[in-house]
Amino acid sequence: MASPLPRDPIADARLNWERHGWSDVAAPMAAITAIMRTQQILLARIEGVLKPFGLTFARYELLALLSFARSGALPMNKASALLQVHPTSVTNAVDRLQQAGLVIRSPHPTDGRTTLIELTQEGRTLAKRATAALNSEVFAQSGFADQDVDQLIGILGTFRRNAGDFSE
Amino acid sequence: MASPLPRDPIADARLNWERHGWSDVAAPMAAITAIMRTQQILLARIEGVLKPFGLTFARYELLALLSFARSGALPMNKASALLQVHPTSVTNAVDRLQQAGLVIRSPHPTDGRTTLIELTQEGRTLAKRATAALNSEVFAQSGFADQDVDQLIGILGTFRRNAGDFSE
DNA sequence: TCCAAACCCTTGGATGTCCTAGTATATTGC
DNA sequence: GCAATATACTAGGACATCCAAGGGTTTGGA
Repeated sequence: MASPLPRDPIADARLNWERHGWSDVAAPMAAITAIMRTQQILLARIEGVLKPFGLTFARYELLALLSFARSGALPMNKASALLQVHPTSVTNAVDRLQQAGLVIRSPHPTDGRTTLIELTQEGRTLAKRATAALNSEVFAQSGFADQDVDQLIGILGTFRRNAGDFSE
Repeated sequence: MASPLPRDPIADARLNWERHGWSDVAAPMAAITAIMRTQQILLARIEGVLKPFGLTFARYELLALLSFARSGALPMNKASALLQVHPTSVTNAVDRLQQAGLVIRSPHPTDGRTTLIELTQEGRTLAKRATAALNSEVFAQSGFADQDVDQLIGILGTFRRNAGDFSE
């Protein structure tokens, strides 16, 4: 770990924005930059916990998604939509998960274009163990106060809806 | 743009967590997942605005950092620390910025190990124009209410301090 | 003084993301 | 019924990030 900086670099950036006459957008700039940095910190923690399982966050997300599908299988385009990532990213993740024996590709029964991703028994077991690890080592010690968690869910939920993630 | 999903996938994930008996960590899981997704949305917007300038976010951040240094130059290790990215990422960004004529590498006057990154006149001009574009097209229309911006800055600032980003 | 440890940057490799293009299959419209 | 359009997945390329390792430079203690 790098040693802490003496000053908050984002607060400094905000001051620079204000000094240059961009005070009207200095606060949103700081908030957005803070989101970028927070994501980076959280991702590093998550990947650290998943590494012993031979998983990355991208692969874990797919595994977890499949484990919640009653049938344990999903079309690739559905997975792409739910995970909100590009189809090629799903192809990439499935390639590696399949190579590790955690999922298998199978043809869709009625649509010849579609490929189903199916969890193997091994994949299901690993998903369970990885989730337990994330729950205890990341989510249970998130570093956010309970009330802040609620604030974040509300603020970011509104943002995502306005950004067109979902309509509900 | 993908069409909006009928339901919020993160809210669904939270329900799945609760159904599986992980209610105690369902909320932090949702908050962290929302941060990951929000970062993805914001990064896409930023990269979209920067693309016409031939810049990526990583390169822009470095350019902006240099433009705020009075001398217009910084040691690479300093840039790495302030941007909170791995030294190799800075090497990569500098390679490309240098190739584009926006920065130049110069030897440190007293420490032979250190390389200074220096903004060219062209680089300084481009940084100004790119910042103006980000200010008007992203930060001024962030999609966050003013009070939410303040909430985010506070919550994420506390988180980053606790995570060891800075000590102040 | 001198050598080992610390530090700085770069190279090479692995992973993930996106974009563009291409192939195959479905669906739609005339 | 057949051509045009839409949809699903994959291949190849550009970028960014990290880690591990290597070569050059400085520093500090014996």
